[in-house]
Amino acid sequence: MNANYCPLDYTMNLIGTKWKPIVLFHLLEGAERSGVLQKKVPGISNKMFTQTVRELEKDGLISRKIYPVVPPKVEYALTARGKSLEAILKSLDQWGIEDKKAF
Amino acid sequence: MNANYCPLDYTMNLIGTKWKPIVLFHLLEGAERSGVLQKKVPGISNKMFTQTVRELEKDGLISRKIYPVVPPKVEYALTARGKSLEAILKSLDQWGIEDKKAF
DNA sequence: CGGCATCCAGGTTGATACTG
DNA sequence: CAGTATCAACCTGGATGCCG
Repeated sequence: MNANYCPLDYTMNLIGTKWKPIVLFHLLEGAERSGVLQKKVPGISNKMFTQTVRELEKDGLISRKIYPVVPPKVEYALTARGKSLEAILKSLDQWGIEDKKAF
Repeated sequence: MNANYCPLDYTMNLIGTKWKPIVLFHLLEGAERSGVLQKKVPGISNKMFTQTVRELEKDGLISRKIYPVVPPKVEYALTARGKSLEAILKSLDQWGIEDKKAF
C-alpha cells in the first residue's frame, strides 16, 4: 500500500482545500478583523469561513486574538508557521496569473 | 459577494485535490507506465487514479500515450503546462520536509 | 458582531465485479 | 494490464436560525 510517500501530501493536508489558501493569502498583508477577512473571500459562507479559520488555528498556521469589547472583535493573523508558506502562496498566485495569459 | 478574487484560486482548482499533486510530482521524474505510476501513489484506489489522470489530461497538464500492444500499455507524462508546475510542486514537497522537522 | 447548531442536498470516494 | 460500471457510504458545503 505504501510505496512512495512524499511530504507534498503532508503539505496538501494542511492547505489543500478550497478556502484555506485564499484565507492565508489575504492574511499575508497583515492581521485582519474577522468580518473584513471574510468579505475578502468571494463566495464563502459563514459556516465555511468559521470552519476554515478553526482548522487553520488548530494547525498553528494562524492565530486568533479576541478583544473583550462590545461589539465583539476578533482578529486573525499568520503565525510564524503560517508566514513560512508565503513563498508557496505567492507562487500559486503567480502561476495562476501566468497560466491565464498562456491559455 | 465578489470582493477580492485572486488567481491562487484558479491554480487550486487545477491541482488542489487529494491526489493530483502527488501524481504530478511523481511524473516530474519522467513518463511512467500507468500501473507503475499508480503504485507510487500510496492508498489511491483504481477508480480514483483513473479519474485523477483523466482530469489532469483534460486540463492539459499531462499527456496520455497508448501503445497498441498486448497486454495494453499506457504511459503518462507531463505536458509543457504540467512541467511549469515543477517549482510549485517541489516547494510544496520541500515545505513538508522542513515543517516536519520543526513540529 | 462573531460564530455555533441543525438540517439536508449533492458531490466524492471505495469496494467489487466486469470488459477489451 | 488498463480501464469502466455500479452502488452504498461518507463528506462537503449551503441555508437558516439562535446564542453570547
